[in-house]
Amino acid sequence: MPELPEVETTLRGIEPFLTGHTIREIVVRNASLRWAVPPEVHLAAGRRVESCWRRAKYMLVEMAPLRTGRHSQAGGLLIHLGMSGSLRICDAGDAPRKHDHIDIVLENNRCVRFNDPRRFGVFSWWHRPFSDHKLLKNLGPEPLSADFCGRHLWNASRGRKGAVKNFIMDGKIVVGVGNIYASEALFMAGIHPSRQAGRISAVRYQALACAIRDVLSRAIRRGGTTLRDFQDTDGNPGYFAQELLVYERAGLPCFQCQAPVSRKVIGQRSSYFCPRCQR
DNA sequence: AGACAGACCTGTGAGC
DNA sequence: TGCTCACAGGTCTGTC
Repeated sequence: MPELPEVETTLRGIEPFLTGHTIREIVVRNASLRWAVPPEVHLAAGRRVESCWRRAKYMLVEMAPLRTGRHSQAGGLLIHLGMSGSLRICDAGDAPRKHDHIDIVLENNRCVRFNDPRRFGVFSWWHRPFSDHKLLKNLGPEPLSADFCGRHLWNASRGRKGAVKNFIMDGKIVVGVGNIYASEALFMAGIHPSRQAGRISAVRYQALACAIRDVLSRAIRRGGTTLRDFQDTDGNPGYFAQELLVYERAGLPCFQCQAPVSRKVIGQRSSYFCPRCQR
């Protein structure tokens, strides 16, 4: 479900409820997510949240250091929404719904509740420095940061024979480009999703980098994309679905040339493109 | 190194 | 109504 704009929307929703507040306890109703929820998550109990931020699609909730200064406990919660996860704000006493696996309960009785039907999500703990974490250390640049550009894509793609769509969805190359926005960005840049990554010019990668930036930042402004079930922390949908140009539009006319949009499975994922506009 | 398939799960909608 | 099948927004792991 969530790609980078949906994760960013979720983070902005929980941040004001968590930062500066003290966590009373972590309630784990079902620990079997993608990996078993480790006992370290309970290190959060009794501690104040110092800050919340995002790296790729991982949300990091950093705890204020303990007065004892025990370095081994410096760090915080690591949350990934997987394919179907969401967080919502509620009261600690509210009855849990189906698939409400974990609560972050605050001392003020508010609660950030993690729901994930498919349980592909992650709820874990990171130790300082966060960049040493196994899941975070091999990640490529953030697409909205200054070190992401067409030159970076061009350099990284030399000699690569796989499809460009798989290439831009590879988190070691650039993070946060999921299945929806990969199709959208390639359409905007006029590049066929099956084209070999190593056979695209620097100029075209420049256009692609701009398209990735553009589509992700517009989607964040709209609160993400709701196709089936994405909700922000208040239960509202995202409004970017109305602006999608090709995703889930197979058979409908291309907005640029009117030719029917095609669907093709690339890297085991549905891909949408205009066979006339994208080469 | 990199390309690819398989794995993890539940829910939904289409077709019979 | 109920069965089966295809498909769904992610990404790690193992094999070649």
